[in-house]
Amino acid sequence: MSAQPTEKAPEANELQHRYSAAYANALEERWQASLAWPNGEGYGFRQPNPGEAGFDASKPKFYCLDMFPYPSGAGLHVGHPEGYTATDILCRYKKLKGFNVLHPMGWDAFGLPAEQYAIQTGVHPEVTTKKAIDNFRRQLRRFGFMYDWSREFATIDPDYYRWTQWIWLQAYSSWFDPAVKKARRIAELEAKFAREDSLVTLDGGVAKKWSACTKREKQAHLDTHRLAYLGTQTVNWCPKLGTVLANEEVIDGRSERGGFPVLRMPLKQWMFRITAYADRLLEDLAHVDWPDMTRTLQTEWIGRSEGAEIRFAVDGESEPLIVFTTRPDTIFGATYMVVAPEHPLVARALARDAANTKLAEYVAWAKNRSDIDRQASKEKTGCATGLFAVNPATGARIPVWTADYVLMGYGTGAIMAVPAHDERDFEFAKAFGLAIQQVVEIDGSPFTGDTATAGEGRAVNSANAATVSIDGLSTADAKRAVIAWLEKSNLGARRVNYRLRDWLFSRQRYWGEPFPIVFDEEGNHYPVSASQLPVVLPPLADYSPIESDTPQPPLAKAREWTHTTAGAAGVDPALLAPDTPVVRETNTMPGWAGSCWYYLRYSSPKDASRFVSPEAERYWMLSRKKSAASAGVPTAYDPATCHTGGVDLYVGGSEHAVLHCLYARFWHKMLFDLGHVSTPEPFGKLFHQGLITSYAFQRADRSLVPTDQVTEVKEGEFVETATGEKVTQIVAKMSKSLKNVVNPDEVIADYGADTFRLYEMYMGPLEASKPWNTRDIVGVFRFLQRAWRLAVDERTGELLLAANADAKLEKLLHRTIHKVGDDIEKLSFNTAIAAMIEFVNAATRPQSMTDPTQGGLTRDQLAHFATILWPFAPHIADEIGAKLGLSGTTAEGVRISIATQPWPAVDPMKLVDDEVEMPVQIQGKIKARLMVPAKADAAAVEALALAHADVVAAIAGRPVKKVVVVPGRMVNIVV
RNA sequence: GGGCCCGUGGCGAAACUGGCAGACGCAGCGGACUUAAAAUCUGCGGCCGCAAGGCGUGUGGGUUCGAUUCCCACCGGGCCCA
Repeated sequence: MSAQPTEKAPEANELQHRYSAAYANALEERWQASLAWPNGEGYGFRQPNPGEAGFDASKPKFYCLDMFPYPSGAGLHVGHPEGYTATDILCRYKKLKGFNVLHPMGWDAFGLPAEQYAIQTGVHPEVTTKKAIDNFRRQLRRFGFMYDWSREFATIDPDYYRWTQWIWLQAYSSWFDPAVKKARRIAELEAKFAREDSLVTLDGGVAKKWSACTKREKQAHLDTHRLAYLGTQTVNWCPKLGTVLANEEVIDGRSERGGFPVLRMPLKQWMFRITAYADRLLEDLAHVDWPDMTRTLQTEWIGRSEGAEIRFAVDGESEPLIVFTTRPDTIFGATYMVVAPEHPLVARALARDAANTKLAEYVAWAKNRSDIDRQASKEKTGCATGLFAVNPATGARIPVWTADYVLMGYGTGAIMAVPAHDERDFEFAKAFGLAIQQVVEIDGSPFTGDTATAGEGRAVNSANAATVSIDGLSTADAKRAVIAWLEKSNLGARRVNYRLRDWLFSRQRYWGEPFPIVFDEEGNHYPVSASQLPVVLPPLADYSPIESDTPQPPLAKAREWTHTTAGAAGVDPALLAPDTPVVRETNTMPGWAGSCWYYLRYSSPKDASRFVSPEAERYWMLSRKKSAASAGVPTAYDPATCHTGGVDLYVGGSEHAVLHCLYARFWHKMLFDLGHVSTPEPFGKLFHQGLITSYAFQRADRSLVPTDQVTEVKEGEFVETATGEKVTQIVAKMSKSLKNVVNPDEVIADYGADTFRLYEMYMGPLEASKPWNTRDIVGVFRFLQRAWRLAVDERTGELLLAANADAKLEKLLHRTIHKVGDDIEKLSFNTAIAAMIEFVNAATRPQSMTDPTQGGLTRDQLAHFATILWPFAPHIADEIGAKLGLSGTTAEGVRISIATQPWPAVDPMKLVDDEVEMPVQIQGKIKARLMVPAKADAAAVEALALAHADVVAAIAGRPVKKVVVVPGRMVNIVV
């Protein structure tokens, strides 16, 4: 028996408190459990609303929102926690800065993948979706994100979609009044018609006095004004798949999946009149704090263009052919017309000349081509209709053609072709031998007849004494002159056109919100009363689509549910007698619906009587302009002192920049007009985090090789394992097929959540796309280890503290606090972390940890450092905080964390130096370095520089021409 | 085809408003500690050159006392629209 084992034992235990992966995981899980709310809501901040217990009205508010995830069965991707970590850091920081912080999380849970899974397995999507949600929630909590989980909800919760349906009913019951550019209740329109006994134009073109209309006619006319209305749209119906396909899913008239025939057919569907809001959606983009790129995208998507509508008489036709053009000044150059194959004029041409088989064949062929195919193909196709129109300016008879490069959905589905000045018209004219007439002369690009000249210039060959003459006018003046003439002669008018179409809101799907609407036997529609919502989605035995020549949504299978009575469906008895048999709408709402207003519901997610509580909505959504003189909480929107409002910071991927953000803005503006919300915009500030990519490998022929089939033979050199062929490392999206997907659960197991958070924030700027590199993670892990070792004795777990503050370190700490705070506000987390690493390195080095009872920092210094680290790596910070008495459980049993601490104050005196080093350049090259007092003026610095021995030597007696002194920066001497 | 964005060491990146290019991290090389290794601490590190020095932010030009930063053209990559 020797003494050796007992000597060895303490050595083995020596590093019991080393910050290892296991130690990190254990302490993180302990903090997540001990800070959990007692009612099972989990680790997080509960932020009370105004009027609730614990609400502090003296604090400013900060509403920070992440785009909520679609919970897929695969679990979280490393891309999700990128934005979520960023907002968690910012929200924790704001909390320390004394804000009331709203930071909620929820689930965007209706959608296709769950439905497709249900088709395969027969399991109700609700079951699989809820399972996926539970997994996502578990993963998000493990990251230590301090969401207010008491506000969590999913878009599939009937308590939530009840109000989605309610908002849709608001749109259904409203119209857009162009006189005030606002939505108003349809009842007001009805009252207006009745009061003024207006002359209304009914379907079919008959005009009637309101009082002379039947009830049906009145209803039908009101229906044409609703913001949510039944409209007819051409869809891609695939009978075999039993579903409507998006344009991208159709290739050459067949379904991309399966290659089944696709029919383009008109279908009556619910639409949103978003085009009514085009101008307001455009104008308000100027007032939101959004990335320029996103605003540009939305502007282009709306696609406002100013021009004219021109009516061309057609030989033998009573109705004129109406075109929209942005270049009315080129009317003298219009040598032919083109109409879309779907244009009614084509049908009439065929009716008139049944022998024109060429035209019939062309139309049949073109109709089934998707819009994308039609625009992508370079080759121009078309066919003359045999009709002729009259150019109202020249009086010339010009042929009317049909071609698939003209789309029925844009403008009027017809164009006047000016081949000399439009590229596509030019190619078409060349292909079919049509006349080309120059009418604009552009400086610097003379018209040669070889190519179209498309810019602005001066009108030529554009005079007709009998009609209008614009020769010599600039394009802008010529446009005005032509429009004035068109209006005077009743041939057309100034017109604004949009690329934006009304929003098709019906889907032939199961897993979505049902529409709260029913149809009687004549096909008239009636809303379900708001008090009878929600219309709950019925379960089905079989979720597969119905094979049919006419679109049949899966809900049509729920016959007992669809065939009911007005009373059972909840229709107001004043509208329809309760025993009337009715059929429910079987289409459902698209995936966008739930995400159009979720940010509002978070303000008061439990309100059972309203879609939001007005006080809560006002508190969280309304904000003063920074420039506003008045302070305090605003009680109503006032454009003079409030900004367009909405969420203070909305973070999410740029893939949602156009559609989601545009649709939500549209709903929000509608709700604003109707008085349901207090701000004109939903998202005051928007930020897009960059994509996290991964490495992948490429053969010489640019084909990709899965990561697990590649071996690194030496530093930066890779070969395909099977063949030994050299492959190059490239950056690619993470994908299952490339085997380069990173699983967050595994990274946490290897390093802990704090390291994961730090790594994702340290990779680079938040907005940049950047490659995941597992090898780099250890860098930030070592930083946390070093920080831990700086504070804690690894053998005992006891604090290590310095008795006296090192003056240089104290100064550096203040600079670090200052920089970290600044950088967090700029969302520049990578540089904030770099600053903290520098601080820890500086605090570690002078000590070299030779005296195990002494730390590098005093108690105060360590407390301040733990506080600034807390937003980034909250668990380790709270663990250190507990040893300092900042966090943990108080003697009274109250759980506290660094969350209750203030952000450390910075002493401005510690941010400035007495002396600064300044480089001295001669002809822009550094020749000497100079220590000068920080407050030295330019003349003194110049004198010091010119006296410096190295400078004198470098000048070598040449005459000094000029000396530039930038105080505190550098000196440049020109000789 | 049009529009927008981006090109900085072997890699991820930093650099305020035109003012010391490469902070910080990874990888690499060396030293200390150790019987050894790991861990830790510590040093070096754009390129060429023994050095003095020269050259360097995709390429070529321009503006400026001074350019990664501003302007023009080109090359390469990405995104959006067509």
